[in-house]
Amino acid sequence: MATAELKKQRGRPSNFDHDEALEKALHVFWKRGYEGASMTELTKVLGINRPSIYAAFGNKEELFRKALEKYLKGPVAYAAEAMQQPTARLSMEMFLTKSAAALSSPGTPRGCLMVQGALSCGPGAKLIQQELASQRRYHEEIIRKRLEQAKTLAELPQDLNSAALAKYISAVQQGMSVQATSGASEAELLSIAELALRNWPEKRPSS
Amino acid sequence: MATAELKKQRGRPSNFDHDEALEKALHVFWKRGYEGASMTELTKVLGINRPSIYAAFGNKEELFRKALEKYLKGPVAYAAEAMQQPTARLSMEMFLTKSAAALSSPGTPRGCLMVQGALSCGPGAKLIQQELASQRRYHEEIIRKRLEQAKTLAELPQDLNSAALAKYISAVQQGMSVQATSGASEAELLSIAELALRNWPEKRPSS
DNA sequence: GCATTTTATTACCTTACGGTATAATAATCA
DNA sequence: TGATTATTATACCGTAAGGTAATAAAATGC
Repeated sequence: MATAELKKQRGRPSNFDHDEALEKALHVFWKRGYEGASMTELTKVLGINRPSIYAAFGNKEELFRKALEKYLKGPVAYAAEAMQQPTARLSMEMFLTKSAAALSSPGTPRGCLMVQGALSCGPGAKLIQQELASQRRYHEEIIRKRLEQAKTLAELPQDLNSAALAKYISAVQQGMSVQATSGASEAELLSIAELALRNWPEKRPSS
Repeated sequence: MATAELKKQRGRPSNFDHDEALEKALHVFWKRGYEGASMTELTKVLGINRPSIYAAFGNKEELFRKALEKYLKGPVAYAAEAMQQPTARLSMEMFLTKSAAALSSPGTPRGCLMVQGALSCGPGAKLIQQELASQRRYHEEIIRKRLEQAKTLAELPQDLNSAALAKYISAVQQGMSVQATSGASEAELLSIAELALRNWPEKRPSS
């Protein structure tokens, strides 16, 4: 896989970089939401004509899904990485701290695509809405699993409700997303994160 | 003001109740968001013809603003009421507890209009987006003031950062809104609220 | 009764939406 | 050079968006 396939392509060469275009599309969807992003704006930002976009990415929905994929693998990759910290406590700290930075990063739109991409919408965006909800659930789930793991390792008390705690952490992060959308600074988001973790459950001796 | 003005009106009488119609419009906006709610759907749900809606409420934006007003005075009135509890702690508890109930109430759309009404949007909804952000800030502000009040009454420590704590409480409630939108039950929302308040700042003797 | 006022109804306007047919262009293959 | 292939560019499609003109209908005032 390291040796690039250099077989010359047959037809007229593409004028744009596929990945760059997807990155730009991601930024538009991120800022506007799925419904709020029009194909006209997308063509202007990507600098690609409409038929070329459709040829390269399918339709608006597929373009969004591919942009979302890029989003999950890029700006949101820290979430899964955070779960690999040596303790659950550190994992949660890193998750919320990196969230604060990502949600207010100067080079990207504010907030979280999974939250503001299609929180409520018309009938035509229902599938996207479901996809985003599913992704939010997935991230809540990896948090829950990290907490469960900490329970088996006796880092956290056995009677801890890890599902509830994971929901709480997720909710805080999603609330931070809303705050970021309306302009909260990284420092403000960080102080939310800090307050959210003050009540970390102490380990009590099991039985 | 108690004696109803019964002066007969001159023209053809209205076929619909103004306030009922506004309530229905509120539910559509609440479920769909500002952009996701089409005038066509609104006419169908309200059971009123298009020109009658425009005559009664102005245009789509004004209709939304009036529906939002009704929302703030109705389903969200608990927020301001909660701030009148005898202690700040009780105020915050009541705020989040009532939020859990309101955000998952069976008779209304799930989630919060202030959050999902226009979190991200196209250029045409920018003013509504700003209005909703402003309302969220307002609610954060009444929380902050309640905390400040508790500081002057020595219920809370003098060095407490009430702005940060208010932001945290707001973020939790907004996160609960997101969770509610994707189907969280009242019990699940309540457990988020409970976890959020575990870390309530203890009073330390001042100076 | 008749004029007046207000609403309801029908039909329509302009604009923007997502999506495409068609043809021109630029490369490789033979 | 010519045939082939894939991507550009222009122009357009049908539909739905928000909003309105024009007219019919139902009440009051005289």
